[in-house]
Amino acid sequence: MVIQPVLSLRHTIADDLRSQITTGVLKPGERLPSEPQLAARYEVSTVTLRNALALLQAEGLIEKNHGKGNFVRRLRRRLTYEGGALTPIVPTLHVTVRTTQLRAQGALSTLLKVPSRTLLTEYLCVSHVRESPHSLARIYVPRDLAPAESSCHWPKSAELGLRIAEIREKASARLPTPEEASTLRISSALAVLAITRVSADATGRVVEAALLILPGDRADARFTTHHTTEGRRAEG
Amino acid sequence: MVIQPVLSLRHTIADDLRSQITTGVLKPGERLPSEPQLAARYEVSTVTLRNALALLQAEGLIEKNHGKGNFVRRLRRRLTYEGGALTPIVPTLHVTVRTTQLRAQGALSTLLKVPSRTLLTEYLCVSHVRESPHSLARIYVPRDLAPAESSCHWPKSAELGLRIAEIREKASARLPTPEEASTLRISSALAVLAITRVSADATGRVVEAALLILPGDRADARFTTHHTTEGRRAEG
DNA sequence: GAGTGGTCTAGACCACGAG
DNA sequence: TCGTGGTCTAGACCACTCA
Repeated sequence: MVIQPVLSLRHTIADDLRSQITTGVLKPGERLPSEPQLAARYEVSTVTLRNALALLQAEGLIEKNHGKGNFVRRLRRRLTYEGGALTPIVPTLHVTVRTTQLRAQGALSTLLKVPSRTLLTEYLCVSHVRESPHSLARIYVPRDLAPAESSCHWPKSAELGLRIAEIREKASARLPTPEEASTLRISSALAVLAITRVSADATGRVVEAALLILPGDRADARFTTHHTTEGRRAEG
Repeated sequence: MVIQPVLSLRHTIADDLRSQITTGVLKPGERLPSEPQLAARYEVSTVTLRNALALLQAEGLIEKNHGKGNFVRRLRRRLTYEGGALTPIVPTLHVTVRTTQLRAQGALSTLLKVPSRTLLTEYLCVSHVRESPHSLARIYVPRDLAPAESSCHWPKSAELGLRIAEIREKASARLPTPEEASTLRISSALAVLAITRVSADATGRVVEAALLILPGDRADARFTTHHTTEGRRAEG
C-alpha cells in the first residue's frame, strides 16, 4: 500500500516544466525565464521555485549557469562503458590526460597490492564529447610497467592489455564530490556511477587500477557474463 | 586549476556534524538535537541548518524521521551484489516476494524479446537486513518458464539457472523514484544503483529479466572478467 | 551597471509521532 | 496536546556574466 501524498508545490511546478521540456515547448539549449519571472508566473516564492528547478537539475534535464540563467540540457547520447574490456574508456572520445608520479599509500597500495611507497604513475583523464566533459578517470599503474614516454596518453591495450588475465570491477552509486562535480560540470545533486577497476595479469599481479566516474544521466556500464555448460561458480 | 570557494555555512555545519559522527561524539542510533536547537547552537536559520542536514542525509550518515527527529544511521554492513551470478540476490537475506501475472508490453517486451501481450510472471522482491529494507527487485519470467506453485519465492538456480548461458547486466546511477525511496526507506536525495539484468539460455531466448535497485550507501556490485591467453575482444 | 543565480534570514503554517 | 520535522514566504545581500 503506497501512500500517495498531495504533490508539493515544487513537485507540481517541476512536473509542469518537465512536460514543457519533454514535449518541446522548451527546446534543448533554450534559456528558461529568470527565476523571479518563473516564481511570479507560478505565484510562489523564489525559494520554492528554486527547489522545483533543483529536482529537474538532479534529473539532468536543466543546467544552471551562475550569472547567465537556467538552460534546457541538450540531449546527450547516452554512452555505455563496457565492463571487462581491455581499454578503460571508449577510445573515440577526446581525452585530456595529465600524468603524475607518486608513491603508493593507504587505500591505493591495498588496491594495487603493492607495498607503501611503491612508485606509481597516475593518469588523470577527462574524456570529452563535443567540448563538454563526460567522464573522469584516475588510473594508477606501477612505475616499472608504465612506458616512460607516455606523457599524453595512458598505456594502451597493446602495451598493457596483453598482460591482463583478470579484471575485477566494483560499481557503486553516489553523489559526486564537489571537485568531481566541477570537473564534470554537473550538479552536485546528480548521481554518478563510480567504478573501481583492478586488472591483474596471469600471476595475479595488479598491472592497473582505475577509478572511473560516470555522470548518471548520460552513462551506463554494461557487463556480460558467459556460463558454459554447467553453471560455473564464481570463486568466493 | 580548481577554484576553492569559501565553504558555505551549510557545508561548515555539515563538516562539523560529520566529524562528530565519525569520531563517535554522536553515536549510531543516537538522536540529534532538534533542528531549532541545532540552528540556535550554530546561530543560523532553520532553513540553513536543514540544508546542512540534507548533505549528511545524502551521504547516508543520518536518517530523518518526521515527528521523531534526526538520527545517526547505524553503520550497515556494505553488501555486494555479485554480477554474473546465477541468483540475483544474496540468498542469506530475508526476502519478501509478491507474485503477479501480467502481459508483456512496451519496454518490458523489448527487454525479454517477446511479443507484446505475452504472459509473464512478475516477482516483486524486497530483501531485508535486520528488519530494514535493503534492496528492491522486479523480476520478470515468461509464464511458461515459471513454476506454477512458486508463490513465495522466485525460480531458483536449480530451476532456471541451468538454462542460463549468458547474463547481460547494465548498471546505472540515479536518484530513486519517490516510490523506491519510500519502499527502501531512504532519502530521495541518496543515489541508487540500478541494475538491469537479462539472462538468456544457449539458444538466445531470454529466460529472466530483472530490475534491481540497490541503495548507494550500502551496496556495491562486483563484476569479474577473465581474459584467456590472448585478449579476447568483447562482441560489439 | 544591469541582470542573473547563490546563499541566507526570521518568521509562518502544516503533518506526523507519541503520550 | 506537544514537540518534531516538512513546506513555504518575502524579503536581503553576495557573486558571477556580459555589455
